[in-house]
Amino acid sequence: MPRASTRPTSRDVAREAGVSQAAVSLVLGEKWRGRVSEATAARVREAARTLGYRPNLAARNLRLGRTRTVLLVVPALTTEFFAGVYTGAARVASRHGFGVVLYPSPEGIGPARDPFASAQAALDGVIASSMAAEALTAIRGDQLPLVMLDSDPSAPGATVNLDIADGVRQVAEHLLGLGHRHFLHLGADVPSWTFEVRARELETRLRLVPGTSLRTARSPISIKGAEAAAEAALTAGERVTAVVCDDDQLAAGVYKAARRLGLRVPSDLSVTGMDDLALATAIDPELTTVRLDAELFGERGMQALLAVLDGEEPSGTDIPVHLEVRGSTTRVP
Amino acid sequence: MPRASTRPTSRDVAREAGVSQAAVSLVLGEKWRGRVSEATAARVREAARTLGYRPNLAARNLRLGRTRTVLLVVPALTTEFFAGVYTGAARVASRHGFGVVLYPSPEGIGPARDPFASAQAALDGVIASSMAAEALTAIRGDQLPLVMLDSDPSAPGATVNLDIADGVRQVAEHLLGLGHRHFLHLGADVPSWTFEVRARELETRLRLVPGTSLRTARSPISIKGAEAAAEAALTAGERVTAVVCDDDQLAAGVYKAARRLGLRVPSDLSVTGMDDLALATAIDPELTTVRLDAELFGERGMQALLAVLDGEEPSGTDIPVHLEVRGSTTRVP
DNA sequence: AGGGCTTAGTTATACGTAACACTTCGGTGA
DNA sequence: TCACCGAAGTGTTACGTATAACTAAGCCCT
Repeated sequence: MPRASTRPTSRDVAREAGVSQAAVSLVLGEKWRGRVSEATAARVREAARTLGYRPNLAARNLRLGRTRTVLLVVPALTTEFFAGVYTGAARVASRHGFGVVLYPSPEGIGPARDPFASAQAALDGVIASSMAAEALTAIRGDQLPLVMLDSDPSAPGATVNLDIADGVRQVAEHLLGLGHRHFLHLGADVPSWTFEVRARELETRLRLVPGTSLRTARSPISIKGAEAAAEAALTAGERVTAVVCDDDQLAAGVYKAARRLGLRVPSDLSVTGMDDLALATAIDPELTTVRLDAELFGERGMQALLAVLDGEEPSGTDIPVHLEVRGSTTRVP
Repeated sequence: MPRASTRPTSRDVAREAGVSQAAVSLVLGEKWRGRVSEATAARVREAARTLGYRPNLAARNLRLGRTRTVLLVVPALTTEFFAGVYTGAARVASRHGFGVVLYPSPEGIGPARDPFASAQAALDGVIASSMAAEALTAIRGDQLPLVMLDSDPSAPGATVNLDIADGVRQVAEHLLGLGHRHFLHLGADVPSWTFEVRARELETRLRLVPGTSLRTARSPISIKGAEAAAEAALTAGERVTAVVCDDDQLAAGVYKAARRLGLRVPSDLSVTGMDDLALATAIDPELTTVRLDAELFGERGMQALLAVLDGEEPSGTDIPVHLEVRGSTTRVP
């Protein structure tokens, strides 16, 4: 069979430089200290340059049994939050000679239970962010080193989490401090640990204060969906003075519902979000929300995975978050 | 040397099933019609299942000389536009047994000129979206099949484009029809073909109408940046009645600047965007903008790349776009 | 009866790299 | 003088897969 590709191989470089293929491998792999003379090394590098040689990664991966590539699985790319996670993860990975492949787990494309079919690259490990349980088990079935972000820490494997519960605590105390007692929680319509935490923590915090009420509505994570859900929830039932949203996009939907209902934010209705997306400062008034440091999150996730790959035990501290108080919350009238 | 990985290989499956490794490869590769009996095939599949066999992709890629993986290079992930592009591309790829690896070309991570160092996977081809010229030449240097999205069609290689010029034409005619004559163009501060087209087309269209004026300001693509640039541009110089923005995020910044300056949108100032992000309907009033079909864009890009990989000549039609007229534009007073 | 065809496999090999084991050679201390 | 050593390489092999080339049996047809 003739050579499939026309790309030069290390053997071509060897022939050009008048050395053996092994020497080329040594020189280009930076393993040549005391094994190859400086002059020969220079000749090899020169030959590689003139031929435009690039090592065949499939061959290298096969030989080494590892790829220095990890997969970052994210639920979607519809907000810049995961862009930040990727950026942080890629920065750390790059420092350690690793590459990051991004797999946005889609609805409707292929079997979502099998990221590996889609991201054909051979992988050394996986970081899965905010994934549902069934996706995680599919990944674990593959026995790849795995770090989970924003997921139930009681699950097997390493996890790295934002301190979401503390963020919700800050929101609750902020609103309680402004005199609010009657709350609507607009939650995400997605079965995910990270959203369960929000609901649980908010409930817990409000229960500590006598005379508070809490209703709950659920919505798909989109502005339009949140608008409908919020409109329904705000018209039905007793009056609320504050809406706590699981996500900034949901809060943007609440703004629109409020406008439709003739409620003014914040004088009639205080609203809070979570994430601190660009959206949060685009809308008027600017949104009081919990800022999550997505890049730091990605960095920590990658550090944890690299630790696992080195056989270490990753240390699991939660990443602090903090409330950005802006114009969407005010003292209850 | 002992086996590096403990994962079962096709040889392990062969031993378990009592056949040769070749038979395993034939059966699992669905190439066994008339070469292996149904009974043996069933035995092989059973053995693979019990051992949890998954083929080593590095070995397969090396053997076949191709990876069925393509790289999608996007400039950033800070809007959901590229999520749509990815989704469309991945959908088409999946139908053809290809995987898509996403490379968000970052500022500050590694050498941005070399996506291949970061996405370590071996690749069959590249789709590059809205990339600057120098990045493109770096990719071409690698002699991988390449399709460029939203890029200068006069460059070598295949391109797939949105009909941005027609979108700008629709914006111009819409605003001219509402009586506007004095325009501000808020352009993106990024050297990219796609933004040059906007500027050129707007200028061309307005020049056709006597008595029009056009000023230009530039801003980084962010709400905060656009706010500052728009505020400066709106206070300096003569009065404008319409602001045409290269991007919805810029338009959101214009809203904020207008609010600061006491100008009301749309009664004092009409504003248009481009992309139709979620942001466009989150802000008040909802933004008149050009809707770009990101998913279709991604699909067409992938189709073009697959055509190139099959040795065909991809056909290059522009993808139509259309203006969504909403509340941010009105008749000039 | 035997050549040819079909079925059901097996054997052998190559993909390109990294690294172990080996060789060659000039110097060097005892 | 000679065994030994380090420097500077080379020869060879293995990673796991897919497939071309081969084999061996069974059957049909003339």
